[in-house]
Amino acid sequence: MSGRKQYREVKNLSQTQIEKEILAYWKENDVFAKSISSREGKPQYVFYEGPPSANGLPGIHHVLARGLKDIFCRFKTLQGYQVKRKGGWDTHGLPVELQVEKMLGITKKDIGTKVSVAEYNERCREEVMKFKDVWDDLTIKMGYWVDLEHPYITFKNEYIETIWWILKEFYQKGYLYKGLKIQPYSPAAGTGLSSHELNLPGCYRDVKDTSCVAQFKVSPQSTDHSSPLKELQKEGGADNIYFLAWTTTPWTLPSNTALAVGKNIDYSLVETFNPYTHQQVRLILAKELLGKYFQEENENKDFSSYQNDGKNLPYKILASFKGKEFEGMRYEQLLPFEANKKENIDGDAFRVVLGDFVTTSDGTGIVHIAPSFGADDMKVAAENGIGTLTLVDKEGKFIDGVGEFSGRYVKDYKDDPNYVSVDIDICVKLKQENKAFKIEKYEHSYPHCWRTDKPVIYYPLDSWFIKVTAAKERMMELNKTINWKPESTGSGRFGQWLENLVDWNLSRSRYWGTPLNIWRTEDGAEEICIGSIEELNNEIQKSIDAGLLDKNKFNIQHSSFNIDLHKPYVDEIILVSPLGKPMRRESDLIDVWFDSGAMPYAQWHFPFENKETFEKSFPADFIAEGVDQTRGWFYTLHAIAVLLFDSVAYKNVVSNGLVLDKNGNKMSKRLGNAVDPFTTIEKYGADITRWYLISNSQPWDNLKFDIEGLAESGRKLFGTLYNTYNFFAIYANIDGFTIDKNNSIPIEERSEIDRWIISKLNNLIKEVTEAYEDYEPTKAARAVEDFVIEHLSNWFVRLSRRRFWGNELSKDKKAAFETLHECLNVVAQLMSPVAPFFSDWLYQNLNGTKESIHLSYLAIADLNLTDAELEQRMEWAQEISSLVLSLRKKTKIKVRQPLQKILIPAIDKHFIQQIDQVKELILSEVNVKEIEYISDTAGIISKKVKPNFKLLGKKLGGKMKAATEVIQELNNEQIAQLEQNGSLELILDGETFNILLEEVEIISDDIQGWLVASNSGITVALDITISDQLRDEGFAREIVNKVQTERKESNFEVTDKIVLHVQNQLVLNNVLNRYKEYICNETLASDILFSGDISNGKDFDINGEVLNLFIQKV
RNA sequence: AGUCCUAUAGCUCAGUUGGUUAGAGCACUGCUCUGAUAAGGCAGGGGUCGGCAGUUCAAGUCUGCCUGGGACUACCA
Repeated sequence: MSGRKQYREVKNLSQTQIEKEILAYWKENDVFAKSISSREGKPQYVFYEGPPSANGLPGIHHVLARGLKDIFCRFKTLQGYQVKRKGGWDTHGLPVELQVEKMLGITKKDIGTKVSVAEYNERCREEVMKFKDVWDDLTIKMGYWVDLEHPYITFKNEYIETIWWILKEFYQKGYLYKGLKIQPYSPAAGTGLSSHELNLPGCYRDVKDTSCVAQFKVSPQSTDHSSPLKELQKEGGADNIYFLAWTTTPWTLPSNTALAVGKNIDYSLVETFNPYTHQQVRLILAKELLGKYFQEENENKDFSSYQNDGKNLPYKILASFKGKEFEGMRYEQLLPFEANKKENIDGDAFRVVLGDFVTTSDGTGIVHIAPSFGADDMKVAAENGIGTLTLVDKEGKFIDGVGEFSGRYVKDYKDDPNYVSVDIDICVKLKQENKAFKIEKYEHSYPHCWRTDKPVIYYPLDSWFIKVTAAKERMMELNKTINWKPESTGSGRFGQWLENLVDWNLSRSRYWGTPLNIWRTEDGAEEICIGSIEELNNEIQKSIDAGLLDKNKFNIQHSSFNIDLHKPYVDEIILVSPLGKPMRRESDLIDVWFDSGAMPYAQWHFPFENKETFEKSFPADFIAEGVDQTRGWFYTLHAIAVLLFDSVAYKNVVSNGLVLDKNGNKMSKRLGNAVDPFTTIEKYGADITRWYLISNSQPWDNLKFDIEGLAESGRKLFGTLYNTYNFFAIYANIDGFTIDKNNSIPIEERSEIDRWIISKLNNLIKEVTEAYEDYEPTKAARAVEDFVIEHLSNWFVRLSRRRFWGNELSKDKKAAFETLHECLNVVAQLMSPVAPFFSDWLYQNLNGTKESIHLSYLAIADLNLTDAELEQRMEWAQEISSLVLSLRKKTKIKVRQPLQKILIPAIDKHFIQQIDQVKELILSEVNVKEIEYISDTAGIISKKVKPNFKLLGKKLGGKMKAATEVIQELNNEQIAQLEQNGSLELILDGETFNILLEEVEIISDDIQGWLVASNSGITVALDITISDQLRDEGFAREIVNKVQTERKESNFEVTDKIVLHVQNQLVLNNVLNRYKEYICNETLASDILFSGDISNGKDFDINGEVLNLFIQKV
């Protein structure tokens, strides 16, 4: 063939090569920027990029998460929306700090001494962008389109300024407050721990602690008239009645200030012995928990039988009470010391209070309350006006005035080899003093400091909070308007979280982060919240004027940005209060999650700049991150938006699951099962990786990543598509066909199979568009895959091949080209969000253009071109073909052997009409001459009846089972009757029922004397008589096949002409002569030459006959 | 400990409002087709639908409990 090739032909598919080409093309033509600028003025689709942190390397799960983001942004662009995507970097926070500390070989304590804060933060600033290039590289190579050139960076002054503005808004609305909260605290590290730190893997550990059931003695003075124990105290003396309370932290017992009981819990007063002192005692504990401490057979046993061995305690239930009866009762302090004298405690301590958190699942049903060391304790004590006792200092040791325990560490915080457990010593003391009822080791899960490995304690710390609880209802309400994918994450996980909302603790005592913008006088009486740099500069000026700041150092021009808003510089700024007192900045930094949650505003430096841009891009239409962000970014975005603007921050959110290894284990560097995204992309290509990640399982399900699956995706979808395109290109080039949309053959004039695939294609457009719009990328990808492999390649192209082979560009051939082109073109569009490289390559090749597919507009489904009947009959054609092929297989008659006819039982005229329209396709597919429809008039068709369970089940109810049996055994006569009358009477258990024709399905499943196959209600019989003529035709086809195979093996071009040299053969000479024209046509032979002896021939087996043949290229 | 997700063939996954032979792809075996195919077709083996109860004429599907896997949350004394 001569002439320029219109369509590019490629010998071997190399996905990575394609991607390199396309990447270069995108870069050269600035296609990403164009995909935005070309949509100027169009409706916006707003996407927020959740900022990654560049201090670690990206993993394969980032390809999933970012691929997911990319899909919907590209899809919306295809639909004509303008989709701006600003990249971003999360730069503050603990991970960076730790990395720097490790690098410098220091700990937190050394900051400010061995290393200055300024230097430390400078290192953080560098370190946090350490892998930015690697991230950018991945972003580019995986084809994730996001603006890398103008990202928002959370450590920038502009970013911080917006955060300050938000905080000031909150401050002015009264949402910002300082309070004492019980927080996880690591005495060994000397620092409070964030919940994030507490949830680092391995922090919660099962440990064995000494647990203690302590006896709190009911105060003898508590004999007032209201006491429920009044009568008993009188009888047995008021001296030996105790509340039993259990704790796993005996060191908190000296700090006890109250006991809590459950209002509706049943309690018993039990008389028994103390197992250590063997004194007779009377104890109060939850009735339900008696079994934990006593054996039932010892109830009411003679007290004199007690062996003073602490075993088999005899006991007697004296009385029962409800918890609420105890409210307000007093008890004697368990461990009185100098430091915890009652006078030192605010409020009315050592009382019984009610607590709704009290349960009977553990302990005694009575909870020891140490307000300083437990959040619930603090809360319930505060509600009852009972103060705190903090007998432990920040180093984790008892303060002075706690007797023999003073100065001792409550846990072994110093790795002291001679450390003696305070818990045990306290228990021993209690035992001796008849104050302990049961001491034992108890295994439970307890948090540990991730850095020191030491147990965390809960400790009262000063903190700044955002009062998110004030907007709790509104947050829940607005959450209901958000479209969550999957839904359960929104209603379940996120919804539950909102229901149990507590105020957001903003404070972090770290160094590298956004400083809290509040300055206070030392006594806390005056304070100011700074909301902008301008305001700060004004205040600095006042302070300079007041002589508190050195004007040479702080003489700053208004609205200039030359102060670094980080520590230590902000802390050098001392402001002046209205009363003229110095105000210093509260030393805390804020939670880094606030940084990322503020990105909708801070990325635009709102409200200082870009007001309009911000307004157009809030709230987001779409965000996506891992499900682990539910309580992270998803929450902080939502909380800030609701508090600030009474709005959602995003309308649609997709939370993806984890990427696990092929065995379902979490990927980690430590286990060595992590998959490197670069290696994967290098080997298989980004498209195949993306396609696999999306099509293999729903993004919100966890994905078991198996490299074998990638290979399969590549082979199946991409291989098939590539071959389909190449097939098109080869023949289009041979015929010099060029697509011309203005001069194409109208669809209605195209052949049955063309109209069928066009119908399928339009339904596909509809389905895929809806799936993307519904944020169901997996459905979209699978639908495309199914269309390409099953319908386009395996049916349309396979059955249409012959149409592409003729000599000239006939009308039908042109239609075939146009149809195939259309299908490939649309498929490229539909797959382009997931596979942006290959689709662009395909699209450009198909259209002979240099215009990217990502600038094109998505085809819209034309439902006028869909035809359900056509699709139905094609399905039947496929079904019938499949049945015939299965019959051939049974009889071992190969497909190349033509057969005379197939029989199909059919009464329904519509069915016959339908099949007639696809008859030619069936006949050529199965190599049979004709189809004969037979009715049952001859009585050779046997039928079966299957009940329609849905209809009959409702009608018959309990009789359904019996009816099924009767119906399935109906004889031909009865069936005929049913068909004629439209109904039939059945007798079930003596009752008569009328079943209707539409309530059953009648299937013809056998034709007497024929070989039949049936499925899905269609039955086919095959005539297997091979006449002489059919046999000869079979020879001819066999010869053609052998010649074609030989041509192929000899590497002839598809268009090469040949001459066949044949050695005379008794049987086949006839065949060759009779079918000469057919054989020559098929094999592009100009002639068949016979001779008695050909020297260079080769023997071929033609259905048992040997043919010596030589193929000569001419 | 709580909340949520999840369990279907050796592997990866479908399975609509409950309706009767539980499907597909991969892998395996045999046969077959092919001038686009690292393909396709036909057939075969392979399932107690995690377990136990319950609702129902009917349960992979609905309900409860239990078990395994996972995520998140957590001071349960």
